[in-house]
Amino acid sequence: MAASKRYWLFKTEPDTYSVDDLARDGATFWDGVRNYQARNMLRDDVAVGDGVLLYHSSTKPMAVVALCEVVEAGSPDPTQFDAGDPHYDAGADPAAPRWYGVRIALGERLPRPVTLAEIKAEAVLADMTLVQRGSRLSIQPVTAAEWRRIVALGRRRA
DNA sequence: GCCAACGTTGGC
DNA sequence: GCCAACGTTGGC
Repeated sequence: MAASKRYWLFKTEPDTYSVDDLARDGATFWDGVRNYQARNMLRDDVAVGDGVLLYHSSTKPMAVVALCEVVEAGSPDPTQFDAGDPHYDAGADPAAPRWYGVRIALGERLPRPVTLAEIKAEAVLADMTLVQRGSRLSIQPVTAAEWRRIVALGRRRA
């Protein structure tokens, strides 16, 4: 029996990779994550069919901008072995890769981006990792209820 | 641009 | 194994 669908939030700085880039690409391998906690989720927990909230950080406005879907589960991130890549890791061993990524496809852009300020104002969303003090994780689990609320907010008429 | 919070590194 | 120093993240 298949595990039930799970939900995630992926952070990205739009200057580096934005929803526009994803719209252009259709799907992309989510590489460059260099944090062990996030790595573990990408390698072990994120599964095909899971939902991903795409979040733009360090920009104005900071917001969840799109819904995505995982189309390929965790596999070694090739950039760790590429000396020319900014995410190159000299200590990574091809026989035992250190960093992983997944492939995601754009599902839908939210008609109305759900801003960080809006998320903070929602009691239902108060437990999201995103709004915890000092939280810097770029890959975060999201509950089904949180997902539903974000989707509802993002589709609501202005 | 600032700086608090965090994760990692390295000396001991 | 501790912990200070450092580099990075990311909201403000």
